[in-house]
Amino acid sequence: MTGKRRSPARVFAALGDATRLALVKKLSRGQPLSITQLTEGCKLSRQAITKHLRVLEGAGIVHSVREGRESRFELDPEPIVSIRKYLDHVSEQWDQVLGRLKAFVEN
Amino acid sequence: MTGKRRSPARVFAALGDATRLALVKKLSRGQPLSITQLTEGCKLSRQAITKHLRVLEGAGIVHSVREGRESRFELDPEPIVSIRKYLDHVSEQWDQVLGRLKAFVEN
DNA sequence: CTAATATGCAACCGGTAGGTTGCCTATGTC
DNA sequence: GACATAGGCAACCTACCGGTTGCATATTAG
Repeated sequence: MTGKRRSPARVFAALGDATRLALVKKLSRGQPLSITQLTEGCKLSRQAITKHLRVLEGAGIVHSVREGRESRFELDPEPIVSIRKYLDHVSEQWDQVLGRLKAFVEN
Repeated sequence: MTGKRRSPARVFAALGDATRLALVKKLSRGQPLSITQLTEGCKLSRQAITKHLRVLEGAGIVHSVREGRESRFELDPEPIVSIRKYLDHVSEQWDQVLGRLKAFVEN
């Protein structure tokens, strides 16, 4: 049942936190980073960061690969692309409304 | 201090709930809807829906206009467009990485 | 005026999100 | 082997979220 895992709401919720957005930003550079590397510069404890990473992982935004004694996290862009399309759909519907409104005003 | 109000995290968080996404969907048709209208068909109590609407309003996704005894809610697409751009930026960075990787593999 | 409708306000409740701390394990280094 | 480093696990705490209920207020209908 992966259906629920990556529901749009789940993905949005995962991105709905400044700390997590910062993690995504760091990882969007493409280089896999370890937990301690991701913790550096970020006031919070390593455990807190780990929890945030698990949330991102649960939404499918990120995945980890254990390498020796450290586990590297890497971005997984599919869910992000997915909700982008979701937003596109909403905006599109809205644009159609604007279009109709504009047409109405002009006639 | 409207700066914090519509921070990307705030907007994502507002969309990070199935009920709220459903409300946005209903409102994306363009027609302003009253609270009772938005509650119809939605198991939850009117008060619950009201709270969700206030969250969306806090993120700037929606605004209400009092009209007689009912308050109509309407979609406000700006924050959605804004986070769409945000996601575009992340995807773009990622695409650049893929591009570099592709180039590396091909050479 | 009275009744019905639409909403607001506030208290209350259970669950969980976010964070810390302490300790244990595994891996790498000297 | 001894030590340092990277991470996992679990308990614990506070605050907030999502939801309900009860009651008060404003508007509209008859």
